[in-house]
Amino acid sequence: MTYDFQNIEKKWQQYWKENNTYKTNTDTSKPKFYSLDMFPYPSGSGLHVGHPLGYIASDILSRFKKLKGFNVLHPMGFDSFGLPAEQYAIQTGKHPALTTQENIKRYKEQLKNIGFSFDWDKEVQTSDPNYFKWTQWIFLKLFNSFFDEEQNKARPIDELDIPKNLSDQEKEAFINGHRLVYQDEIQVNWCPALGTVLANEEVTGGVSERGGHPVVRRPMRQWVMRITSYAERLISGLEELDWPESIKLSQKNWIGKSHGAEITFQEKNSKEPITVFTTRPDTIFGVTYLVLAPEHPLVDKISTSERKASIEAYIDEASKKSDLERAELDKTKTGVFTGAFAINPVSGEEIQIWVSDYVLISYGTGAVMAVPGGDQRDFEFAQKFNLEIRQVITPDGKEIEELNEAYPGQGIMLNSGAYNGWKSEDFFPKSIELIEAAGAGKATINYKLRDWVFNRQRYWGEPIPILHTEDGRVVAEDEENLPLTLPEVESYEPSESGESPLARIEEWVNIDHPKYGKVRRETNTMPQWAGSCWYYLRYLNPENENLFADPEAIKYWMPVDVYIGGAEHAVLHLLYSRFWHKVLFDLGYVSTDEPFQRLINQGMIQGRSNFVYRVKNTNTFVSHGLRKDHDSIPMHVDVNIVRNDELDLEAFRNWRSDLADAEFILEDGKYVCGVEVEKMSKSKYNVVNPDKIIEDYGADTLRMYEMFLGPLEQSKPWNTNGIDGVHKFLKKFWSLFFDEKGNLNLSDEEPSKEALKVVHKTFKKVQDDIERFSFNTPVSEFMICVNRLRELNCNNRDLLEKLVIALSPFAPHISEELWNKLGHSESVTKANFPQYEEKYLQEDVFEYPISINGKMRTKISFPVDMLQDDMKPEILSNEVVQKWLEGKEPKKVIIVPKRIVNVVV
RNA sequence: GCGGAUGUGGCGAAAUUGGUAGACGCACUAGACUUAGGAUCUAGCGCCGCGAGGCAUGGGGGUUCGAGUCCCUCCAUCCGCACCA
Repeated sequence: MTYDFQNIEKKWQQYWKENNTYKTNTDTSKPKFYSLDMFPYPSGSGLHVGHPLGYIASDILSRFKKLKGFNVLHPMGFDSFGLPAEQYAIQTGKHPALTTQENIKRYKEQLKNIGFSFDWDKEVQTSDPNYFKWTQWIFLKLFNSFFDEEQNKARPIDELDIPKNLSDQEKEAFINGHRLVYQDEIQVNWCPALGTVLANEEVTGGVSERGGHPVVRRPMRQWVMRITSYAERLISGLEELDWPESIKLSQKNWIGKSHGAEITFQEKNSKEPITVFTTRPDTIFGVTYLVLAPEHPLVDKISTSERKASIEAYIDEASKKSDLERAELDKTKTGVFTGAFAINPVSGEEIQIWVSDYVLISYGTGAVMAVPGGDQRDFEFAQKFNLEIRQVITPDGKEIEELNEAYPGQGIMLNSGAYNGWKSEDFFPKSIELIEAAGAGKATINYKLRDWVFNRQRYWGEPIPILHTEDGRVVAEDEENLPLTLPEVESYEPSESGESPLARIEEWVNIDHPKYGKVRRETNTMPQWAGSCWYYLRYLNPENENLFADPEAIKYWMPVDVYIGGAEHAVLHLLYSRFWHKVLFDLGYVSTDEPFQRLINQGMIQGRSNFVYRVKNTNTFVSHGLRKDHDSIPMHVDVNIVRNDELDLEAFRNWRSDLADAEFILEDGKYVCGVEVEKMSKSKYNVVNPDKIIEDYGADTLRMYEMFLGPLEQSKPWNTNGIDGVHKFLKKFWSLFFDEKGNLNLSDEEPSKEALKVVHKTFKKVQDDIERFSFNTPVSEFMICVNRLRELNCNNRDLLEKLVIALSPFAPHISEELWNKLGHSESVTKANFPQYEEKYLQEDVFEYPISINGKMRTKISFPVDMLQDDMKPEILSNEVVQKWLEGKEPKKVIIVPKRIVNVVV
């Protein structure tokens, strides 16, 4: 009886669906396990073979935990708001909701073919009004909260202490100035090509992360989330999480905490205070000038009249530069002198004030005290403009002659008045004392993290549920009016002024509100990240109409035990959702401070491209090994017509019409293709579709092979070449159960000791491996086990039955079929994972490797009960060892029980 | 520049606390069986050497009875961040 995977898989997928096999059990007496995947954005091109890698791992883990007696929550959903569907709508006029639904349908089919144990009753889609109702609701919670610095947590805005004697307008402004979501006129990353504002996180190297379009800076009215209030907690919260160190570090670096001091200098004429941030107050005596960012508000006030023109020209030039250009031009420093002077509050010295774009308005105070002797940037600037470079810290307290670069390290003070000869580490706290004594500042902590620009001028996103009243107030839409849904629009294009397409829909924007009268709706929508900030909470209770999730369910299921997804979300999604979660925690809506206890980053699956080599100006193709003999150009060839790097010539001729008459120069009768690892993409013809693999080999083979490919965390190229090995394993496994005629051929006789040992060892290994998130080694373990059982001719019913259970997380379809054939009426998912027994793993005799002076020499067998730590050299009386020792008395015998004996002579 | 990760046969990889390096699989070689296959089975397969044996985990050094694993140093590749004061 052959292993008919196609019918078996179809049959069981049907069975699971009909019997609700994967319905989440909420029996709260059992321990819970919440296994979460990063849900996909349903793109138009469907899944390729790399996408399900993490899902397969989490599915194995979920199924394993279920067999171990846990209630498992293993949901799936779709991050269905986003740019590609909107771009497509702009091009075709097709409503993004339709495109999205079609894509989701395709994704679900593909996912179902792989045999995941997702509970589809828990599915969420972020663009579903029943879902984004609660995204809007959470937005309003943030809008109606403020951050209490003293208690270090968010609180309802009605509890905010409002200063007395404020006019109504001032009161309003005060409250708005404390909300966790607020409006601000700020410099934003405007992307003309996408027609929207992007978060700093979405801009890399001056271009948009998606699409690589140029981004410029421009002031606009924006909705902003006060994530900076949580900077400290977002750092400290990382400590208790089982996350990869690299991700924790990325988040820490992103938040960018630095200890230092704020120091206020005074401008000489206007007496304007200029506050700078520095991490090195100990270099206060080395300050030889100040620098303001071009956007700094004081630039205009303090610059002298004769310098105004050149300064304005400089500022104008700087503002035209995009971040990209600023970064590109980083080689030489530019700047202008304002003509103004400042007084060093500690030394009393008078120093020049300059403007330069190497100082960023967005970090610290937008002004720096320049210490050219201790900071490389200041050094370069001072060199270029002939400003004084004063050494205040050197390794030995003596001036370095011929200073070619700044000395940023620690050392001994010099040129610092009364403090010469101090160690810089000791002077650091003293310098802060001096600054405080001068009433010019204090020690502070500064963060790189900036508040999160939380809106996009786009159609396909959650509408922001805010109303602008006629008298200029900004008020929240009533909760009972949520969800606020998207109106139909004629055009999905954003307007040139940067307003969203919603702004054109008059009847949607201008409404007569029962509570606030004539109001104008906010026309911005939320950014792509909004929906994914909290989806893991909605999974607990997606049907709930009264709350985003049931508090009891939250208490039971949270936190997420294992969250598997790509490392590309290290700082974006994972920081935002932690922020929202902490706000919800402060407001009492969730039971944990952190959402994701354990995080695992699966590696990327790269493509493995194949190449053919066309001899120039011909339709002849030369095999890889012979290409040097000809003048040839490489050409991508579809990996689906290549097997083990050998080209299928017929298929190649049929691939494209222009290749129908292709000729080949073969080596050893074969056409061998070249290979290169690249990103998987259509244009490189290296996309491998899981549907095709499933058709040829089955979902069980796909699942096991994806795991077998290598460690989950590691990035690796997809290579279909090795898949036969895994497929062969499943065939062998299948054949263990049947005789030649296809009848079940099992015995109830006592299995051999050897068979018991092999199988129980497999149970132990597989269990231990899964628990340490190693999914590739169990596959090997199963292979060893099955090969061994075949050698031993073992067909013991009990052992094989248990093996079916152990294999079921990896290969659920074949396991169900065999389980059923073994006479069980219930699904194998209801079974218990087989417990290994120590007694079968023990050996009677242990074959010890003996090494002499660290070199492996021979082996010797001991009864297991002799294996003690205090084994004496006498045991080496064995002839074999004596021969190696040449009769010498060993000096020392080192015995590692169950491992090795090392003899030192 | 700063930070992180990785480096083991022809290839993907194993080696959980330092203890027989290369398990398992692919590819390859030889053989068996044939209803001639993209099937199945058996054996071989790190390198040098006829052999005993020697050499091998990116290079060099160290600790140890013993190092892929720990320490120092250099090199290569990949991935983040990047005028953050």
